[in-house]
Amino acid sequence: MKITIKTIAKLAGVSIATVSKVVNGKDQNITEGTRNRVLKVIKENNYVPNRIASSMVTKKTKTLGLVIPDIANPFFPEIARGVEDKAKDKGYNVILCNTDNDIEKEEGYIEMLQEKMVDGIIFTSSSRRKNVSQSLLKLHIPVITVDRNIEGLKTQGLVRVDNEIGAYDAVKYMIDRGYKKILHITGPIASRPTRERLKGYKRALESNNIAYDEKLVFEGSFSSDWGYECIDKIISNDIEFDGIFCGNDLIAMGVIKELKNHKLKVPDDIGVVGFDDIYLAVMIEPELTTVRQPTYEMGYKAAELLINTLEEKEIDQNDYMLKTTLIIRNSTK
Amino acid sequence: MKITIKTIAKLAGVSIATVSKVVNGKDQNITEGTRNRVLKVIKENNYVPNRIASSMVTKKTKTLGLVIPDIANPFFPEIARGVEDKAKDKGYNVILCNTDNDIEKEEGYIEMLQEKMVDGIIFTSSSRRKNVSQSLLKLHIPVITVDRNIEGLKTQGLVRVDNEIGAYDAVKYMIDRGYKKILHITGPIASRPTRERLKGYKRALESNNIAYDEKLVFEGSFSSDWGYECIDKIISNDIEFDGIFCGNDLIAMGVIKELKNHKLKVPDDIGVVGFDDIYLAVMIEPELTTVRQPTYEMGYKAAELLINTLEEKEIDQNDYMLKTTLIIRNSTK
DNA sequence: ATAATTTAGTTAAACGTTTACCTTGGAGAT
DNA sequence: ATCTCCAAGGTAAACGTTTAACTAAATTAT
Repeated sequence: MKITIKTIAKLAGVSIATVSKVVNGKDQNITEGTRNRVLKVIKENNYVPNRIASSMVTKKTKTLGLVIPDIANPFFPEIARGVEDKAKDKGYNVILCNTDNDIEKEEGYIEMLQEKMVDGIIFTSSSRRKNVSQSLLKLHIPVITVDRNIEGLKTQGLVRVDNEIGAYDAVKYMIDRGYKKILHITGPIASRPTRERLKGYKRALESNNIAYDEKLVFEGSFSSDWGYECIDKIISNDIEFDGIFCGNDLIAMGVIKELKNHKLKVPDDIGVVGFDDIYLAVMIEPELTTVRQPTYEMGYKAAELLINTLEEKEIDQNDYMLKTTLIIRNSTK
Repeated sequence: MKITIKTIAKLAGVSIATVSKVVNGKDQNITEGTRNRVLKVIKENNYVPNRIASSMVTKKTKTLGLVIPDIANPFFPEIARGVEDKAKDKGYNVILCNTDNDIEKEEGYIEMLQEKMVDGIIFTSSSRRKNVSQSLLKLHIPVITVDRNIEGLKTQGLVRVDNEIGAYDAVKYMIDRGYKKILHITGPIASRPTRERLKGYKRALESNNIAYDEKLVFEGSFSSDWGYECIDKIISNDIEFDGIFCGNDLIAMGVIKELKNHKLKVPDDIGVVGFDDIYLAVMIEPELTTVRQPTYEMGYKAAELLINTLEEKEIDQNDYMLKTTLIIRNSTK
C-alpha cells in the first residue's frame, strides 16, 4: 500500500496539515512531542513526500532544464557540471537535453521542458540558429543563455566570455613571438563566438599593421576532423603560413596531428593556438597554447543567476562577461 | 491569466474531458469537427498541458534519473548521451546527478529522485561503495546499474562490459608483442571493474607461464595524475619493466606523458595499453592502444532496458554483458 | 416500429500535497 | 470570575489533469 501524508497523519494521530508542516520545517507551532511522533512514524514507514503533488500547489518544480548541443562534446561537460553543482546546492535538479545543434530538436525540448513545468532553463542554442522562432518567443519561463545569446530573444540573463579579446590576445601573442603569416581556422561562422573571435583576429592583425586577408580564414566546424581536413586543403593549395589560430581546441588538435603527418614541426615551423582549454589540451604533444574559457564557472554562474531570478533575489547585472586567459604552453615558441 | 485545460474547454465549448482526449490522441470518439475546433483554440491560446498534473493522476513522470560519479570525467558523457538519446526517443527526460563517488551525495540524489517520482533510475555507483545501504534497499523504483553492480541490491538489470576478457586480451597482446615485464597500474581496487581487470591481467600472465607478482601492481585512482605519480614512484624505486597495462585511458595518458619526461620511448622502450578508448585516445602521441568499451551503447542499452521494464515489455535478459574490443594503435609495438 | 448497439461526448472522483483561515483550550491580566 | 490573547493544531479548498462510468442521440438490426 502506498504511504502518503494521510497514512502518516492517521498513524501519528494528527492532521495532514501537521505532517506537512513538520516535513517542511514550518513547525514553529508544533510541540516537540508532536514533531517527534510524526518524525518517528515517517521514519518507521519510510515515507517519501511526493514532490509532484507539492509542485501542483506551490507551482514550483525545483527543476531546471539544461539545453546544450552535445554533452559528448568536451566543451559542455564542464558547463553541465557547473550548472548541476550550483543547482544541487540550492535544492534544484537539472534535466539534460542534447540538441545536436538541430533547431527542431531544440524547440522540441523547450516545449517538453515547459510541459514539465521546469522553473527555468539554461540554454546554449544551436550554432546554426540565425534568429528567434515563434516557439521561442512564446516561452514564458526564465531563460539564461550561455556562451551565445539569441538574437531577438529577451532572456533573464547571459553568461559568456569576451571572445574578441580572447582572440585578440592570442593573435597578438603569436605576432609578438615572431609568427608572420597567421591563418585562422574557424568554427561555423553562423555562431556568434566564431564571429567575435574572427573580429579579434582581425583587430590584432590590423593593430600590428598586418593586412587582413580573407583568403587566410577558413570556415568549418568545431571538430578535430575539420582541423585535419583543412590542413590538407591548405597544404595542397600551397598556401604559405607559419602560424594558425584555431577556433577551438578540437580544431587545433586536428591541426597539430595533421601538421605532424606532413612533417611540419610545432612550434618551430608552425605555431598553433587553440581556444577553450579543454581537458585534453595538456595531454597532447606539444601541450597546446590556448585561450582558456572558464567553462565550469560559466555553468555555475548561469545557474546562480537563474536561481536568483527565480527566487527574486536582487540581481545586479544580468549580462556576465567572463574573462578568458591566454595559457601559454608549447605549441607556440 | 493561466491557460489551462479549462480555458480551452470553455473556449471550444466542450468539456475538459474532450480536450484531454484530443491532447492525448485518445480521440477515436471525437469528430473531426470537434477535434479541429479544440486544436484551433489550443494553438490560438498557446496552451501547454501541465504534465505535473498529468503525473498526479497517471503516476508516471516520464522522467528518468541518471546517477553517475562525474559528467566531467570523459568516461561518462558518452554514457549520458546514450541514455538521453534512447530516453528522448521514447518520450522520457533525464535528470543528471553527479555524485563525485561520494556515498552520501549518492543517497541524497536517490532520495531526491524518489521524491520527484522519476519512473526509473540508471545508476553507476561510487567506486568506493562496498555494499548496499539501508536507503538503497528501501528504494522502490526500478534501477538499472551500469558498469558496476551493487553487491546485495537486486535491480531491474545490469549493463556492463566483460572487463576480465578485455584485460586478458590486452595483456595477452602485449605478451605476444614481446613485452616481458608488464606492470599493472589500476584504479581503486574497491571498484569491481578494477578487480575484474586485475583478474584478466593475472590470467593472461599465468596462462603464458609468467609468474604473477603483486609488487608489479599499483593501486590508485582513475586519473591521469595517478598515472604521473605512479611512474615517478616506479622509476625512483628502480623497478624494472617494459610494459604497462593501465586501468583506464586517463591513467595511460598520465603514464605516457611522464614516461616521455623521463626520456623513455613509447612504444619502443615501454609499451602502454589503456582501457576505455575515450575520445582523447587518438589525440595523443603516440595514439593509444586500448581496450574499447562501447560506452554510448551501454547508456543506450541501459535506457532501453529500463524503459522496457517500465512499460512492461517482455525482457529476454536483464544482465547485458557487452564486448570490449582491443584497439591497436601506436603505444605498443 | 422497436430494440440493440454504437458514437460522441459529459460528469465527477481521484491523485497527494500546501496553506489560508478557523477552532479550541489554557495562561495571564484585571 | 471573566476577558483577552496566544499556542497548537485542524479543516477544507485548490492545484490541473485523467479516466471510469454515465448519458443522449444516432445508427443498425430485427
